[in-house]
Amino acid sequence: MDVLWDIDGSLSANELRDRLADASATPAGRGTLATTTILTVLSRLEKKGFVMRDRGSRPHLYRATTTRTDHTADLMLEVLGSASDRQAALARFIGTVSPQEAEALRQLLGVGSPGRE
Amino acid sequence: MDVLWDIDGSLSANELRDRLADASATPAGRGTLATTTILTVLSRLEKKGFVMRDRGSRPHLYRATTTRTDHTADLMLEVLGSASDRQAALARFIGTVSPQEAEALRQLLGVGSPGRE
DNA sequence: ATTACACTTCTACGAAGCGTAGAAACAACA
DNA sequence: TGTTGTTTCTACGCTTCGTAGAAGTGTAAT
Repeated sequence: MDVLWDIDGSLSANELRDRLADASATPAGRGTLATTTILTVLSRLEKKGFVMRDRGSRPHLYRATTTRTDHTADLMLEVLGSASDRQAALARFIGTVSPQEAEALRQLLGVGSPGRE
Repeated sequence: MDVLWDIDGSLSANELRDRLADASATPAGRGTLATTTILTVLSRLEKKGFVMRDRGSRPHLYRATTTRTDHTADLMLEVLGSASDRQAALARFIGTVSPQEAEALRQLLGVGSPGRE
């Protein structure tokens, strides 16, 4: 569902529909979704704050409120927040990621204050 | 729902019911749940692999398959797995945790191979 | 202004999952 | 064998998701 939001800027329901059609064309092409379907989903996502819409332009323009990456990070944070012992959970977590990733983390943390980007 | 699994060993449906009664007594005491309710939930959790049950003993004994901590870590992993760019998501993530936690992570990673516990 | 058409909102339906629990099946002990 | 504790089956209401038709609304061309 959100798989759509990896794209960048804002686009209209129809543009989105087309992109989706493209995307799902390669695998099993589940027959283009109706535009209204897109709109409905978009509205629901908007209600949940995952999407912002510009009601100004004629075909309303939709845009993800966060990048997928940010969203992922947010989600992880949220999950972590539900832990009884954050520290322990974190420990477990980093104990599970691949060595390469651990290395990457080490570097990220080494830098000190990891700014934006 | 899983809030129950922070306890340790295995226990029967009724024991669990009682513990829950206790737990929710303090706040708003939503009136003890029926034993069957517990059983149902337990079964569903078992089906999803979150719980193991010992059918041998008379009152079946239930036990969480993972600790809450592990579960949290698993969840985070899962979320991370859904990222388009794991590395980026990780970066964002560690950029968001509190400084203390970052420090903790640094130490964990410094140690090298974080064994069990 | 009128009309046609694109776009949006409203409403809806089926599937799935959750919380809850009653009724019935079952097992074990007295 | 009856009684009681346990477990399974079945079910109902609620919410979310995926999907979309029907109807409303705004815009633009005529």
